[in-house]
Amino acid sequence: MQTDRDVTPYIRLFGRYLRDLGLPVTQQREAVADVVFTSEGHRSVDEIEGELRERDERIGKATIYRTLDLLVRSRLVAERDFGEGFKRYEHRLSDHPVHEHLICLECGKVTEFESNELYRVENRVRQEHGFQPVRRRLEIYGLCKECHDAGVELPIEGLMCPIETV
Amino acid sequence: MQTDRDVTPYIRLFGRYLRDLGLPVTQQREAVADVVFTSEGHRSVDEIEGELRERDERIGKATIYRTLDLLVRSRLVAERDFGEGFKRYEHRLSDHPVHEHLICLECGKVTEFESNELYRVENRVRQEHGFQPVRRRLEIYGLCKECHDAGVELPIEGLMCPIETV
DNA sequence: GTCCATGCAAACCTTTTGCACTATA
DNA sequence: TATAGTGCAAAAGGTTTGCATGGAC
Repeated sequence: MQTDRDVTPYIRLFGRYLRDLGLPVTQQREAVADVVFTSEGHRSVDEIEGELRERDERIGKATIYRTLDLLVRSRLVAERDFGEGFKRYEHRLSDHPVHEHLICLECGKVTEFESNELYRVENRVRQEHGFQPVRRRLEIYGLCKECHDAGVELPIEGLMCPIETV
Repeated sequence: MQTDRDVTPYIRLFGRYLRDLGLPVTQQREAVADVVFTSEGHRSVDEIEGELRERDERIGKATIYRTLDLLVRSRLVAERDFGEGFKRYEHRLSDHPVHEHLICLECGKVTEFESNELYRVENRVRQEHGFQPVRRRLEIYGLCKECHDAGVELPIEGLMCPIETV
C-alpha cells in the first residue's frame, strides 16, 4: 500500500537507486532512509531504532541492518567506526560530503574537519606505490578544546621509551 | 616455574613494563608477546593462537586477549582494525613505528606507508580546533598495483551522481 | 501472480567475564 | 604465603541468517 508519505528529495534518490536495481521501494526502506537523512550526526543502529519507535514505525532490527546495507551501497550513506564496538551511519548529502573526524578520548565528542592535504597523500601513494585510492579514512584521537579547557590531562600510559631495549 | 626460554630484548621490555606495574611476568605473557614481536605483519587473535599451537604452547584465548590488552597499554603493540570484523595486532618496534595503511579492496593486501603531511594536518587541527592529537589512523582503500596490473577494475556501485536530487 | 522484503528468533563471531585452580614474587 | 594469572565455559554484544508470512510491482 503506497501511502502519501512525505518523500523528500533524498529519499527519492534512494528510491531511484532501488528502482535501477529492480528492487521494491517499501515503506520500511523509506522510513529508515528518512531517519538517516534527517539526522545530522553519526547515528548508531540503536539510535535509528529508537527514532523509528518515536515515530511509531515498528520496524525490525534485521530490516534496519538490511536497509543500511543498501544505503551504504548506494553511496548515499557512509559507514563509520569509531572503535565503540558498533558502527555508525552518516548521510553524505551535507555541505561537506568528504570530511575526516576528530575524536575526543575524554568525552567521546566527534568533530568533523576537512583536509586537502590528503589529496596530496593520495597522489603520492598513486605515484610511489601504484595504488589507486577509492576511499579513505582519517581519524585523529586526542583531547578536545572543551576537555582541555576544563583541565583534563590525558594520562601517559605505557613505557616511557619503547625504543630502549636494555 | 621459570624456564630458560629465549628472552629477546623486546620481551624484556614487556617484562619491565609489567614489573613497573607490579604485575607477574608469566610464561603465557612472554609466549604471546614473543609471537607478536617475531611476527612481521598484522596478526589476528586466531593467527596468534595458531602460532602458539605450532610452538606447542597451550594458552587459552582469554589469556591471549588479556595479554594483548597489556601489550597495547604498554604501547609496544598497536591495535588495528581493517573492517574485517575482528582486530589485528602489530608490534611497534620496527623501522617505521609510525605509519599508515593502504588496503586493497580486491585482494586484501595491506601495504604500509609514511605520511609527514599528517603532521601538518595535526598542527592545523591543534590551531583551528584547539584539539590535542594523541594518536591517529589513516587508511586508504583502493586497488593495489598488482591487482591493477592484472586487469582488475573496481565496479562502481551506487548512484552515479548522488548530488542530483530530481 | 511472481518475486522479493519483512519480522521474529535463532545463529554467528569476536570479545569479555565468572570462577575454581595454579603460578608468580 | 599473598596476590594475581590461567583456563574453561558461559555470557555479552553487535550483526547476520533461515524461514514462514506479507507486500511491491
